[in-house]
Amino acid sequence: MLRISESTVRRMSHYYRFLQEMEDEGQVTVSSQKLAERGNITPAKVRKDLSYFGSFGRRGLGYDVKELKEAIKGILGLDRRWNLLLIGAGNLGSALFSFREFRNAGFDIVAILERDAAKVGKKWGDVEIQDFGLLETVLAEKKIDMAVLAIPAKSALPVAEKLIQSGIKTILNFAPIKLPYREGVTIRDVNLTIELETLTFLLQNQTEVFEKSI
Amino acid sequence: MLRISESTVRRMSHYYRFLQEMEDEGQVTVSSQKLAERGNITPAKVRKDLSYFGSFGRRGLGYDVKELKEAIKGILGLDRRWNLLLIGAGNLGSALFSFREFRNAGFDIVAILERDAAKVGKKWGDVEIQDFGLLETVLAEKKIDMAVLAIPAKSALPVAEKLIQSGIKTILNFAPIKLPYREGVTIRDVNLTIELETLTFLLQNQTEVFEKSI
DNA sequence: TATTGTGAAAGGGTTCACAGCG
DNA sequence: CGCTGTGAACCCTTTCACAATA
Repeated sequence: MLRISESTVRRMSHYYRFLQEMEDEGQVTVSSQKLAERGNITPAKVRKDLSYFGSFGRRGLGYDVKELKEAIKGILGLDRRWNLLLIGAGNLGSALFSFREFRNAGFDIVAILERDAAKVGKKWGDVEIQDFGLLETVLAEKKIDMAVLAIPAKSALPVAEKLIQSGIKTILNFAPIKLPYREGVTIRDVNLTIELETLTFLLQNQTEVFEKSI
Repeated sequence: MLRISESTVRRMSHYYRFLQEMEDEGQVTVSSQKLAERGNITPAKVRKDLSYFGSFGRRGLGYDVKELKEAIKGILGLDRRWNLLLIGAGNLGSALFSFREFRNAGFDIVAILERDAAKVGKKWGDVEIQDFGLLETVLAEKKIDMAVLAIPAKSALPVAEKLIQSGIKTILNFAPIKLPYREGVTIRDVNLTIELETLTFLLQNQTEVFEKSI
C-alpha cells in the first residue's frame, strides 16, 4: 500500500469536519476549491490528498458532500466505535472524560485506572475508577483499542512500560515527557507546553507565521 | 532573518527538555549523537537545527549542556514569563489551570473569563473567575500575551472574533473547530479528536507508523 | 581522534498544468 | 465548459559527507 503522509491524514480529518458542517448547512455538492477555502489551502492539495484513497468526485461537477463524507469516515475508521482506557483520574482525565467530541467521533472511555486510592471506587457516569493494579483484569474483560495517558510526567514512563508489556499497542500521551520508542507500539504525544513554546518563539522573533492553514 | 520551519522549533523545545533532564542527571557535555538518540532522530538533524540559530558546540567535544540549554531558553523566549488569559472555566479550563508544567515553563494564567454566571466570582488559587463581558477591562489592567480558548466548539467562533477585535494576537485554541484565518493573528489548534483519528487511521490501515521520533 | 558546522545531494510533500471526462 | 485526477516540476526539509578544529 502507498505510504500516506501524516499531514494528509490530518487534513482528511479536517475535510471530514468541513463536510459534516456543509451537510448540516444543506449543501449537496462541493468542489475542491470550496473545500480548500474552508481550510486555507490549495484545491490541488485537496484533490491530491483524496487521490491517495481513490476517485470520489465527478469531473465538471465536484464531490457529493454526503458521499465523500462517508468515504472519509471509512478511511479514518470512524464507521465503528473505539474503546479507550483512560489512565489517570485527575483534572486532565476528568476533562477528557467529559469531552463530548470524543463520544461524538466514536471514542468511548470504557475504563479508568488510577493509582490514588482516594479516587478509586468513585464513578464518572457509569464508569468506575479502578486501581491501576487491575490493568490486566480490565484488558482481559474489555476490548481496549487504545490507552490515553493523563498522568504526571514522573510516573508516565513506568506506567507506559507496564501498558506496553500488557499488550497495549496504541497510546495517546498527555504526559509532558517523550516516551521511548518501542517496535510495534504507536505513541502520539500531545505536549501542551510545546504548543505554547512555538507561540512564544513566534512572538519573540516576529517571524512569519508557520501555518495559517490546516 | 532566515525562515525557520515549525518542525525545527518544535524540536528545539524537545532539545530544551532533554538538556534539562541531562543537566539534572549531572551531565556536563553532550554530543549531537546523544541528543539525537534521546529523540530518535539523526545527529545531523540536531546539528542542522542548531545551526539555524548559531554555533553552540566545540568541534571534537560536543556541546556544554548548561550553555546550550540557556541558549535555547533564550531562542524560545523562555527567559521571561508570559501572561495567559484563560477563556472557559469548565473541565478543560480547570485542567489547564492546574497543569504544573505551564508555570514551570514560564506561563502564568493571570485571568479567567467565563460566560456561566454560576462559575463567575469563584476563585481558582488567587485568580478570580470573571464574566466574559469584562474582557476589555482585563486587557486594560493586565498585560496579556496570549489567550487560551477552552470552550465548546459552538461558542468558539464568536468568542475568538471578540478576542481578536479586542487586540489579542495569539490564541491557543482547544475548541474542536477551525477558526478562520486573520492577518496578524496567530492561532494554534490543539484538536484532540484529530489526534485520536490519526491513531484510528493507523490501527485500521496497519500502515507504517508516521513518526516514532520528535 | 572526536565531533561540529555546513555545502551539496537526496528525499518527500506541494504546486503546476493539463489531459480526461461529465 | 467546469472541475477532477495526476504526472512532472518545484521547493523545502532531511541526510550525507567532509573540511574544520578542539
